Amino acid sequence: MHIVLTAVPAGVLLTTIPDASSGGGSAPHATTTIPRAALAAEVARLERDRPRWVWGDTSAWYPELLAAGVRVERCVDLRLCHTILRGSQFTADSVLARSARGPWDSALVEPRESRVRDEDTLFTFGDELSEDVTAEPSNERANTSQNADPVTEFVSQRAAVAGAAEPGRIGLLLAAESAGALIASEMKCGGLPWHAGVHEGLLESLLGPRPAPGVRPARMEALLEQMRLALDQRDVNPDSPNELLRALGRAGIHATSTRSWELKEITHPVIAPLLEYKKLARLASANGWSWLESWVVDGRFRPDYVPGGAATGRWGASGGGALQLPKQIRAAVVADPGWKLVVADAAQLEPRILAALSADRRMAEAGRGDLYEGIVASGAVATRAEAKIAMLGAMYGATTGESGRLMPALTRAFPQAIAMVESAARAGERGEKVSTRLGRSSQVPGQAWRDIQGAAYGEGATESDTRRARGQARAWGRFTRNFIVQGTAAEWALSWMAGVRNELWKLSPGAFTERPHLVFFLHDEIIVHTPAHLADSVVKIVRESAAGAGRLLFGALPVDFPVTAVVVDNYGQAK
DNA sequence: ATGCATCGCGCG
DNA sequence: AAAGCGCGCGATGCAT
Repeated sequence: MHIVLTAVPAGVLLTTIPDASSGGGSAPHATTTIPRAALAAEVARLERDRPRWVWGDTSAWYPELLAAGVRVERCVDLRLCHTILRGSQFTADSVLARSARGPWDSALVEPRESRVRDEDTLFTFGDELSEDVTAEPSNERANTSQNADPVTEFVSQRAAVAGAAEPGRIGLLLAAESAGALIASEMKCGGLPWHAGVHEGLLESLLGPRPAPGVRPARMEALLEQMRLALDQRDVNPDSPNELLRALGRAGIHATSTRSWELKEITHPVIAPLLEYKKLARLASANGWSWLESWVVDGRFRPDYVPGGAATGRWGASGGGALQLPKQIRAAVVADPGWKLVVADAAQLEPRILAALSADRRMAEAGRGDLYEGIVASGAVATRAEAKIAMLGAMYGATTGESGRLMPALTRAFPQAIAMVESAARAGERGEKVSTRLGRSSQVPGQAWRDIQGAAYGEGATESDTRRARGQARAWGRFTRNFIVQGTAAEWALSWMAGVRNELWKLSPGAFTERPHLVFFLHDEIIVHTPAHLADSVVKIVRESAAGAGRLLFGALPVDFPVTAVVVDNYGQAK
């Protein structure tokens, strides 16, 4: 049973739609209207029948339910599902995908419209998108909720899934994406436990005492003095790349940029203090005292997680750089007294995904234990380090350097897996879409991309036109090559996390934040905050759910998805 | 003052 | 000029 929530002037309209409904979107549905203030209690009451809640946007409905202590088991997030169905090759013939852009095509799917500016922009969006974007640059999200009837949209989505090339897979993807939306709201509600005192202690030991606003921390000031001596210049501003480059030049160091990896290659007494300064400057500005004040409230870090935020289906986040927490400060993530953190990550996830996606049995075999050791044992490469670099090259499309050099050997050892990514790359170079295992498809390149390709074959095309077009085509090919792997890994991770969520809920009674619950997710890694006595059970759940996710996506295919899981008091103790 | 692009670097 | 994938954010510096 589905219950659709619609915001109406009188409050909330609840529309019940039975599962058995065979097509026919015109069949009458049972409806009731309640005041908004009564919503949480009504949802809690109806939740006993385990309906699937259908709403336009989880982030608009669910936080108020959670705040009222109401957790729901499952939902359909129409906005996220619409985005998938609209782009998927599996549902390309559906009415939903073929109709004109509407209110469900939210601003979220074209967040980088402003980047559409000049001819060498790679990641512009498809024709129909960019047209509408330029035609109506105002915020479309604002009128979305008013114009769109969720019941109509839900019926349209069900029809699209029913008529899909792979209804089982696309249905699974929609369920996983929606579960992810629930988890994103729940993670924000629960919050990542953050110990301000530990964080301040780390800052103080690395940077020195907290300085007045606008003043350099003592440790950075001392390093700057060393740099002045090494350069024999009084006036050095390491915070401006331009000025720093000029100062280095005056001292005879002719770098092309001030990137750390380039500076590391240079032998000069200024380099060591400079690199250390840059490291500390980064810490101070990105995760220093002001970060702590802005983002940690009542011992919790609560960023906004953005399901489907990346083109590949990975999550994004906004606020506090949630997905970039430097390892330097992870020790400040501390479990509450009597609680533990279970930190779990999927080992070598992306290469395993590639093995499963391509059904490459030899690569699956290599992944019985440590995948990279297995690749060494297969004879393809000599060392574990080489195996890692070679696999990265295969998934990212490296053509040069050590990675590119190892590719032929890898191709000989695992022809089926490599053929899969090569084929995705070729499709991208032709400007075609590619799809993940469950049916999330890549966007097609924008008009600027096509113009450049066209120009390379038109009359009077110069050699530079051709070279540019080829370079651009290959760049898009690297994107689509990686898309199928990264995107399928994201689907696996969603399934994993959804399984973990379901099982955690069964472990103990009580309010959401009194039970073991997910507090962090980072592409292939999760953190569960749990009462200490349940930690071992959580570890078991995390492992079993990983195996379950593998079966869900790939059936009986013999690809392992091992998880490294540790029970710790703080995040710094993991890895 | 405010907006925007660029650099650089954190994460997977 | 060419480029191994996907992100978010802060500082700087130029443009409006």
